[in-house]
Amino acid sequence: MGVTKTEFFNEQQNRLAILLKALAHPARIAILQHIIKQNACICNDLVEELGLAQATISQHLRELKTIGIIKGSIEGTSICYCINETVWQQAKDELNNFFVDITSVNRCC
Amino acid sequence: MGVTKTEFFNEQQNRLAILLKALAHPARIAILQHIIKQNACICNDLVEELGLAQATISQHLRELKTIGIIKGSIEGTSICYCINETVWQQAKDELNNFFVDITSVNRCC
DNA sequence: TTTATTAATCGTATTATTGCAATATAACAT
DNA sequence: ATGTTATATTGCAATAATACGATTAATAAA
Repeated sequence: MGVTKTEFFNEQQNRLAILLKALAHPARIAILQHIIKQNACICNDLVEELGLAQATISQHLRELKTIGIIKGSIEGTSICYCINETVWQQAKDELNNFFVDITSVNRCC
Repeated sequence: MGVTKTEFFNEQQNRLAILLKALAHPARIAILQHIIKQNACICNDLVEELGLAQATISQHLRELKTIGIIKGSIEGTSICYCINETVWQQAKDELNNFFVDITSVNRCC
């Protein structure tokens, strides 16, 4: 039904899924990579860089803002976006915890 | 329009987005965690464990199989699923590459 | 004040995803 | 052969996501 049954899963699973979903789009990956490369950037840079419409870029920025991985500060008429290092580190840790070492255990295939 | 403009992005970005999207659901995270914990499992285990319908679990398993992160081997009437360690390691590496260290750079916020 | 610039939001069309009942398939058991 | 068990697939309904034009809001520049 397009609607995830979050009540069937624990908090960690739901939290991780939300994080992954927020990152799971090439435009949002490109946005994050561009911000990291340039240290910061404004919406219009991304419109030119990625070739998507301004409304679309703005929507992707909002999704990244929602999970807190980026933050923006007003700078004249534009808004300067940069990485929220705390959340970035948390995301990194959470993913590392998920990707535990699975070598040397018995399996069927 | 519900359709991602993959041609706007590079291969690495699209590949990473596909990986993240495949993982971006609490049921699929739970499935992977269960497989890791038990070393392997069959579909019916997951149906009981997660509480979702058999058709739904089967669908999630297929998505994980599509990106290759799990593989199944026929074992009588059931199919034994386990982690594909090679792909798991690749996913881990790809995510680690993305989550580069971003500390100590200038930013606007 | 008027105009330009920049970004957010709204509305809408289109496609994707989620979930499940029903059915199909395939191997084993009797 | 027939029934049982386990999984995959199909078809469908409901919701979510993607993209963009149009509009709005807010600041800067003239």
